[in-house]
Amino acid sequence: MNKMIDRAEGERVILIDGVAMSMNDCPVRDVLDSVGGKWTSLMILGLADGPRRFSQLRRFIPDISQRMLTQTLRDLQRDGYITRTVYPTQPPSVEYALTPLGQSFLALLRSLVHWSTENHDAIRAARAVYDAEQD
Amino acid sequence: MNKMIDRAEGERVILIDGVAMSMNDCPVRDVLDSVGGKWTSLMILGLADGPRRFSQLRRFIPDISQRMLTQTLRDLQRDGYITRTVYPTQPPSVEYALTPLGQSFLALLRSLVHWSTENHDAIRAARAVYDAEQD
DNA sequence: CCGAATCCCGGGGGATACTG
DNA sequence: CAGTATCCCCCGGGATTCGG
Repeated sequence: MNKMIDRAEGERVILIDGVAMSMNDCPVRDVLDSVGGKWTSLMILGLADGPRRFSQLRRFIPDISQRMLTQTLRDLQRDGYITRTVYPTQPPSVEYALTPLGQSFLALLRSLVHWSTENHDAIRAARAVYDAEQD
Repeated sequence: MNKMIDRAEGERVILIDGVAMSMNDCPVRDVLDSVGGKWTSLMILGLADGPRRFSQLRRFIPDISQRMLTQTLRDLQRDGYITRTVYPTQPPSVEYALTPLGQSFLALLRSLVHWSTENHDAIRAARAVYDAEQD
């Protein structure tokens, strides 16, 4: 049951299944900002099988630029999804791995991947119908 | 088990849990583009309890602009998540409702909402630690 | 090998005003 | 009531170059 209520001074809250969701400080917003990024989800999937090095991830996602690879990893690290370990070899190597939080999120991501492949045809079909109606 | 393979002419494919995911025509990308929008998820949640009219949705999400409300609804309609029904009354009223596809997606969204509230504290904590380390 | 710094562009999205 | 139509701004993200 969803509902919109007003609490204190101008603080707006939406109730979703009984859970209060502030507009200013929304948990879902945080997660959506992560999952919504262009590369974040793919990055987590790339770490699904275990720790990977920078260059390995780069080969795994050939279309990503170095800049976005670094930034995406930083963002995920900041939010606690992955760890970053530096090995002082020569040349240096850096290893990224999922945290328990990241692995937990991976499960969610897997169900999203599954749903997407499952319903992709329906979406494409609906899109075709809609575009055809637009004369 | 994830793996990157090359198929025909320059077509790159990533295998995720045995499912081939093209970079050019990725099912997950379509869904992520929807779920990643600033208002789409909230909109679907706003229709969770049944059909709603334009102005009802507007009151439900006070922070959204008319422009984005319209556009978000159009996008969701185009991808087959919701339907749009016009009643020729005076003044006209328009009703939006989830399709079976939309309801199916709602289930996924609910688990995402649940996960977010469940792990919000962990994310915030990780973020605080990371920011503190950055001297 | 693993980045940081800089430059730059497109488009998502806000504010406002107007219509049937 | 349920939308269009403009204008404008910000920033996500690409390309490129330089450094430890």
